[in-house]
Amino acid sequence: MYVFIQGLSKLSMSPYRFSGSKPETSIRLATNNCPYNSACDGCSSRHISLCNVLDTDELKSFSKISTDFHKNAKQVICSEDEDAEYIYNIRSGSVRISKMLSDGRRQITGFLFAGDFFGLSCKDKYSYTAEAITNVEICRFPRTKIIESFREFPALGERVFDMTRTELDSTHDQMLLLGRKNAKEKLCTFLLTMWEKSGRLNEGNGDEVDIPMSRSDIADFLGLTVETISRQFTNLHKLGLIDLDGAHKVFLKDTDALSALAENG
Amino acid sequence: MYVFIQGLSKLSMSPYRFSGSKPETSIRLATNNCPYNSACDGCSSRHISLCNVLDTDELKSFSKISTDFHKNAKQVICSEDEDAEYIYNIRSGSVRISKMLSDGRRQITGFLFAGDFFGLSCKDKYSYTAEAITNVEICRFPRTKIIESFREFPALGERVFDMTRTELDSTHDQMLLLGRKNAKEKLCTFLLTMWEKSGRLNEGNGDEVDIPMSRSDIADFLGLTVETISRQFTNLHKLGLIDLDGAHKVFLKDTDALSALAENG
DNA sequence: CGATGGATTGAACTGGTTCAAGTGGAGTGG
DNA sequence: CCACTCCACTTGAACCAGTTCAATCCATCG
Repeated sequence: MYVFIQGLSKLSMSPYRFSGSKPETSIRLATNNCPYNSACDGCSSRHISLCNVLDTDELKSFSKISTDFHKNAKQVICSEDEDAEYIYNIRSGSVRISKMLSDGRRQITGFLFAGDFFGLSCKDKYSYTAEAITNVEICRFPRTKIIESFREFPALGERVFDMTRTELDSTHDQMLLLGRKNAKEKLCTFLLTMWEKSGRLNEGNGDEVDIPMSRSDIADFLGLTVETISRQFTNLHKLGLIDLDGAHKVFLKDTDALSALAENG
Repeated sequence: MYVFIQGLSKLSMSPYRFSGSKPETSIRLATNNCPYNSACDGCSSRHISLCNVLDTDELKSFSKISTDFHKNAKQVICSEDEDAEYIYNIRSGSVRISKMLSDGRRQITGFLFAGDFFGLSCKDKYSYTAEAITNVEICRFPRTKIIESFREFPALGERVFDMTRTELDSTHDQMLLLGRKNAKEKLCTFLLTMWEKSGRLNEGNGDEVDIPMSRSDIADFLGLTVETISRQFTNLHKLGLIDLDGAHKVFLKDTDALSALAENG
C-alpha cells in the first residue's frame, strides 16, 4: 500500500521534504490523472494532492468523499471560529492563512500553494481564516472521514503527523523571525524561502521568483507595514541584490549575499 | 486500554485540555505512584507524566525504557542540532525552549512546566535548545521506541498527534502576538496565560501568579528587551492592575482589565 | 481616458531600544 | 553579624528603526 499525500507542511513556508520515509509510506507525486476524483482532469506533476495509492476499492471510497470547487482572488475559503467540517487541498493558486485582533490588526501565519493542505490541524473550529490570494482550485474532504481513516491506514496518519511536526518546526523559525529579526533580515529571509519553494516547484527558472501576494500580505506575514516592505525592496534593489519586474516578480541576483543578510542584516 | 499521557501541548503556553477525548483514549492524571518507573516515588496529581494505563506487561515494557535525571537551573537539557535520541517529560520545575541567531539574538518559543513533554516534534535533530529555568527533575524515553509504539497502541499516537495540533494552534497565537501586539499587550497576554496555567495547576491560589523565569527570558519570549519588560511591569503596577512581590511573584488585581489590555493596549 | 487601488516615496513622529547609572536582595566570607 | 560582591532588576535619557500620515506614481480595467 502506498499512501499518497503531500503538502500541509508548506504552511509557514517550510516545504516538507521526502527524506527518510519508509517504503510503505512513501509519497509520490501524481503524474497524470488524479485517481481520487474523476472530475479532476488537470493533474500534473505540480498538482500534488491527497491521492491515495491504495487498492482500487479503497481509492474509490476516498474519491467519493471529495468535492472540487473554485474561488476567486480575495474570496474567503474558511474562517476563524467556523465549524471545521473539511480539510482542504489546494490544486492550484495561492492561499493565505491569517488571524486577526479585534481591532483589525492581522497576522498572516502562512502562505499555501498548490499541493498544500489546511484545516487538518484544527479541533472542532478553524483557528484561522483562509483566503484566496489568486484564483484557486480547491478540493475538500470531510475531516471526520479522514481522521477516521487513520485507524484503517496507519501509514496515512503517521504521514500527516510527520507533516504536522515539520510545520511546527517551521512556525518556530517564523517566531524567531518575528521576534528577533529586523526589517531587512525579514525580507531577505522571505525572498529566499520563496526562492527555494519556486526552485522546487518549477525547476530551472533560475533566480526569478514569482511573488503572488501583495505588499500588504507580505507586511502582515513579516510583522511590518506596507511602507517598510516597499522601502526594503528598493533598498535591496539599490544594493544590487535583486531586480524588480513589477510588484510580483523578483530576480535574486546574489542569493549568497541575501542569505548572509537574512541572519545579519 | 487507557492511554495515559499529558503535557507537550503546553509548549507555547497553551495548556492542553481534556475535552472531547473518546473513552478508549481518555487521559488521566497519575494519582499516586508512578506506574512506569519504580524509581519514581514523587508522583502526585501535579506530576503528570507519560504513564500508560496499559496492562501490567505493557506497562513494564514502558517502565524499562525510561531514565530519570536531574538538572540544576541554567543547565542545558538538549540543544539545537544535537541528535534527537530522546523525548523528555518534566517531572518538576520549569524549562525554556529557544532558538538562536548566529549573533546571539534569542527567541524563546515556549516555557514548559511539570507534566510537559518536549522532543517529540523533532526529526532526527532537535530543532531547539531546552534549558532548565529552575532546578528540574526530568524523565526521558528513547524516541524511536515511543514512535514505534504508535503502531501497537494507535490511541497513543492519536493522542500525541492531537497534542501536537494543539501546540501548533498556540504557536499561531504567539505569532500574532509577536508580529502585531505592542509591549503592553504582550505583557498582559503573558501574565494572563501564566495566570490561567497556575490556576489550573494549583487551584485556589487566587490571583497570585508565580513567574519562575527571569525578565530576560520573558523579553526573549515576547520579542522585547529586559528594560521594556521592566518598564511595562511598573506601568501595570502604576495603573493599579498588578502588585509585585519581588521579581517572581505577581498579583493580578483586575484580570478583566488585563484581558482588555491584552488585545487593545 | 479617467477611475481605481496597489505600490512607492517623503517627512514627521514615536514606541521601543540602547546605553548608562543606580538599586536591592541573595549568597559568601571574614 | 556585617561587609562585600554579584547579578538581576529598575530607572533615566538619548537615539533610531520602523510607523504614521500624506502625496504621488503607475498599472489595470471598464
